[in-house]
Parts: sequence; structure tokens; C-alpha cells
Amino acid sequence: MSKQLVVLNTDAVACCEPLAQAALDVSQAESLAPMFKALGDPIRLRLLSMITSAEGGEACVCDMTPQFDVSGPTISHHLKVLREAGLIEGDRRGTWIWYRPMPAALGALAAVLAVSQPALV
Amino acid sequence: MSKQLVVLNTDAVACCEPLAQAALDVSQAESLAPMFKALGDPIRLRLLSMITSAEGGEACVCDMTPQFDVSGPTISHHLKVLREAGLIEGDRRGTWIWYRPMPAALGALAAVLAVSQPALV
DNA sequence: TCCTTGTCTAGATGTTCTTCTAATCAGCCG
DNA sequence: CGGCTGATTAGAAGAACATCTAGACAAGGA
Repeated sequence: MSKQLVVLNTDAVACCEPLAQAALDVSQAESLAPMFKALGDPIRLRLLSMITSAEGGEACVCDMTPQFDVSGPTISHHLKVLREAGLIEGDRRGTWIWYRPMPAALGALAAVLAVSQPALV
Repeated sequence: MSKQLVVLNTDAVACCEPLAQAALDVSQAESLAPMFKALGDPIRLRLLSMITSAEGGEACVCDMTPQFDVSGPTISHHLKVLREAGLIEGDRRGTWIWYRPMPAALGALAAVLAVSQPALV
């Protein structure tokens, strides 16, 4: 129940030039869109930002859940969406489950959005 | 019929540090999520990439519509979603309507996703 | 003026998403 | 072993979304 994630991303991570330089083809768009869709919810965006900015590079579900007004299973569902989009990965360590970001996937999304000349920075 | 778009973005464009540096607060997440959601559909992603990469910095609806398998009104609907997310803007010029990207909004999204030290790569 | 072409709006329909409660699975400790 | 806490899965209900057809509006040419 967690295999198809890999498939999606291997494509997408290796994917694309900035939008400003070349139009995406159909398959590139279909690889990238699910990742953007996963970011298209405020709860998931906050979860991802908590995970990405956490000290040590990973965050425990137990620390994140109390910061939201929704139920535990709902948080679990959103984490699963992020996981299946290839943006994060998690593993159990003893009692708790820890999530960390997948920098390559995030980097790919950022690269696609990059305004033409990042080199100038 | 094109005023409320501006409202959303003024916030969001000025928004946020990279995810890796600080967790988003609730209002930042709620400003950014609709933009990512707008990108979360392959058709909209292709439309945006056509507009952004078009010569002259803008693209005519008449050139984009034939490249998709869906009806004209469906394309129009997706352009409206991108418009209301503040990612593009359009205006009629004679018979045709031309769309152009809003670089500040795209830049804001890219900045949020930016992985902290791309320099290390 | 009327007709044609390009684009958008309105309304309907089937699908997908978000969230909940209830139940299940995994690890820890007495 | 038995019970406890943490997290996920299952299933259901309601909201939101993508798409279509039909109709309306705008601009240009005969």
C-alpha cells in the first residue's frame, strides 16, 4: 500500500526546466501536479513546514498533532497524502513515528517555479 | 469581475521564508495553499507553463485551447482558477484574450519551497 | 445591421476530497 | 501476558471539484 509513491517521483524529481523556459509536456505535468495538489491544503502545508523546519530534520507525529484543531486520524490522512506524493517519508522509532522531508522532490518543485534567472542571485 | 484576485495575493506575495527555515503560521498557510491548489491539476499546470514560457510573455487562449482534449468552457474554467489564485492575469485585445503570468506570485511560491542551501549541491 | 468567431457564464452531473467515528495494529511497561 | 499509549486503516457523510451542454456577450466583417 506504499509502493506506487516511488514510481511517481523518480520521474518527477528528475523532471523539469523552469516554467519560464519551456512548456511542460503532458507527462511532466501529470507527474508534478499531484505534488502541487498535495501542497494545496493549509493543514498539509503546515505539516510540511513543521517537518522541514524541525530541528534535526525530522518531526514526530506526536508533536505535530496537538497543534491542529482536527482529529488524529485526519492528521494521519494528510501525512499519508504528503507521503504518497513523495514529499516526505516517515518511519517508526520505538513508540513514535518520525517524518522527514524529501529534499529532491521539494527542490524539483522549486526549480519548476523558479523565475527565469536564479543565477543572478 | 477581476478585483478579488488582487486581495488574495498582496498578502501571499509578500509572504514567507523558505519552509526549511521557519514553520508557516496558520494565515500564511491559508494564503499559500490556494495557489498550490491551483497548480495541482495537470491542465492548469500546462496552461501556466504555456503562458509563462510564451514568446512575448503572454499567450492567447485561442492558441492554448486546441492543445487540450477538453472543451473550451473547461479551459476557460481552469484559466479562471489560475486567475483567481493570482498566478496569471488576462485582458482582451480585440477579438482575443491574452494571459500573462504574475511573476511575484510564482516567485513567492518558489521561495517558500526553496531548499535551504542549493549551493551545497 | 446581421452573421460569424472567440470566450465566458450558468446550471447539471458524476467524481474526488475532507473529515469524522470506530476499529485495528505496533511497541512499551507492570 | 494484559493493558496502555501512539498512529494508522476502514467506512460513511457531506462539501468541493472537473467537466459537459446550452446560452450569453464581445468584436469584427459583409
